[in-house]
Amino acid sequence: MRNREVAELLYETADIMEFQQIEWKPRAYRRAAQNIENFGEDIEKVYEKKGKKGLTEIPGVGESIADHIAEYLKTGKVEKFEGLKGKAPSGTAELMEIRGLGAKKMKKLADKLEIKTMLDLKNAVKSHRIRRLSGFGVKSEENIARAIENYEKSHSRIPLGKALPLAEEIISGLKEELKNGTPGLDLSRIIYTGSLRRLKETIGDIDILAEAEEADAGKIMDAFVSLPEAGQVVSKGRTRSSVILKEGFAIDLRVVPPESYGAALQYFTGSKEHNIGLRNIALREGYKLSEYGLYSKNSGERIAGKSEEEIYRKLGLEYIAPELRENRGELKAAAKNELPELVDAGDIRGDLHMHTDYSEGTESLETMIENAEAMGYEYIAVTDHSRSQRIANGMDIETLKEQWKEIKSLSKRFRIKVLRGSEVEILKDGSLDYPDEILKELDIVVGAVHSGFASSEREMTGRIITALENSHLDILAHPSGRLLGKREAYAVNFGKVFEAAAANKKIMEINCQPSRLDLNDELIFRAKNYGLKFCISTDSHSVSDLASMRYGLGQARRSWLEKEDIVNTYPYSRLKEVFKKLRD
DNA sequence: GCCGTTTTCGGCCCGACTGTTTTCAGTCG
Repeated sequence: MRNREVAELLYETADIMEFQQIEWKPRAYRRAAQNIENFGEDIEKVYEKKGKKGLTEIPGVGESIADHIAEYLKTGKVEKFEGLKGKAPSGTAELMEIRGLGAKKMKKLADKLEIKTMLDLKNAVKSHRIRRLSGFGVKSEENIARAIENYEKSHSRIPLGKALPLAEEIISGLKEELKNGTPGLDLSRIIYTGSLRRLKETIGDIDILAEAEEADAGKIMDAFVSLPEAGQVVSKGRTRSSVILKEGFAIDLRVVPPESYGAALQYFTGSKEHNIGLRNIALREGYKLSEYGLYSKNSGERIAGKSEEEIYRKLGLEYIAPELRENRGELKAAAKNELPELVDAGDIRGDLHMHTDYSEGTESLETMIENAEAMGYEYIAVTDHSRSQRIANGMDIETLKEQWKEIKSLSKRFRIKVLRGSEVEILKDGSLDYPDEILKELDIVVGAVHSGFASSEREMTGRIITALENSHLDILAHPSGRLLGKREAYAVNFGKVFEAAAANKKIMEINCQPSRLDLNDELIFRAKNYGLKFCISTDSHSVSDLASMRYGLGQARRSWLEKEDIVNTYPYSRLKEVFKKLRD
């Protein structure tokens, strides 16, 4: 999949064009890049199959950009871009990442101080050459110095599993602070927005929105900048403040009056592309939409703004859940009342992948069962590692049989159904890590790859397909093997894997571990097109992990999945039909 | 450079914050 690579090239080209003060083109290039990044199919395959015409079917890609992409896919470079590169400093793309530096300032720094790279910029700061430049001052120079520091500390994104608890902590701290001293403030209307509310797998920075009358806004801002977690205060105003947390993450807080709360929530939740689409619809309908409300274009009269629901309704659209707001067709679907009925936390009836201290989990079988039952689940599958996973204390056949005995005896004391499962290693040749007579005794076999990540695409694809053709395997666990920010997905042909899975009626796992989220939203979307069903599983190694169901659920919702697509929303009686070997 | 039940040409989201150029440009989201 080279979408990310092609998008990166277009982003970089946009930066260079912007540096040259070229108008509009950078916007067009960025839009194309964004859409390619979010495009479900492999752009290289699209080009192979349908040629240039296939490329121009991607929104934002026209004749000219399609030609450039084709040239890039064929030759590895674009002649025109090579020429452009010479017209901007070599470090332009990286330097534009520095907060507060845009094209205009960059140009001045390059022209007057010959700053071409991050190192040049650092040196210029150190020798105080920037403060002497017209248009800059001591403060600008200091801000650039800090921005460089922040860039180097945390330009990588925050995983959802870290950002979400962090935002919840900040918000509850804020509420605690405000509870005393500001009566009349509606504390339920402090909420995280942005990519976090859309539950993207990683978050750039955390955005928080609060509702307050003007008189109370100052108090919220004061409470915010004095939170114990806050490190450096980047800016503080009446409606917006920005701090950098001690651990390096940026958090923005905005305060809006009640009549604008819905409009602001909509606006700051984004995505940017969704909002642009929505604003265009508003314009077409004779309205003007901003973060303050929906207004009539002619009279300027306010039409809506208190709630998001109201805004979407007035624009003739169904309410669009935050996870869908990526401009991937949700606006058109909403106009036709064809949005999916997204799977919801309340639909989940069980968890089909977890570990105990029989292998690498930290809790006993009994504790896991107890806690799963307390969560209201109808069933769980206990899936400790198979024997070849020595590093994870994989179980030999005897230990596995002991576990079955314990499950049987514990089952008498609990209401919840406990299924005998195993996370079985898919070996190098595609065979499974227990003999057939053991596999057929298991209620659920979760197959997984934990070795040989460097295999060729052909080898890995063959290995996984062989496993999918094995009648004993039920679920393919973390199908891509990626670890967020650490390890790329292994080389595998997902088209072929999904095809084989569909032919053999296998279930694709959506693994909830924050470092995995695997399948990711794009692959889920693709897999669904093959008619596949999914399970959302926590792969818990401890009791607290059981709560990470929400991260996988978020990815499922981002991929438009409905209850019906996900087998662990089925009642036990129906689950039995899916996993035929299940007995009572 | 892209796009079109307003348009094949003429638009392209728009308002807050910061710092500096003492009235506004640049940047961000």
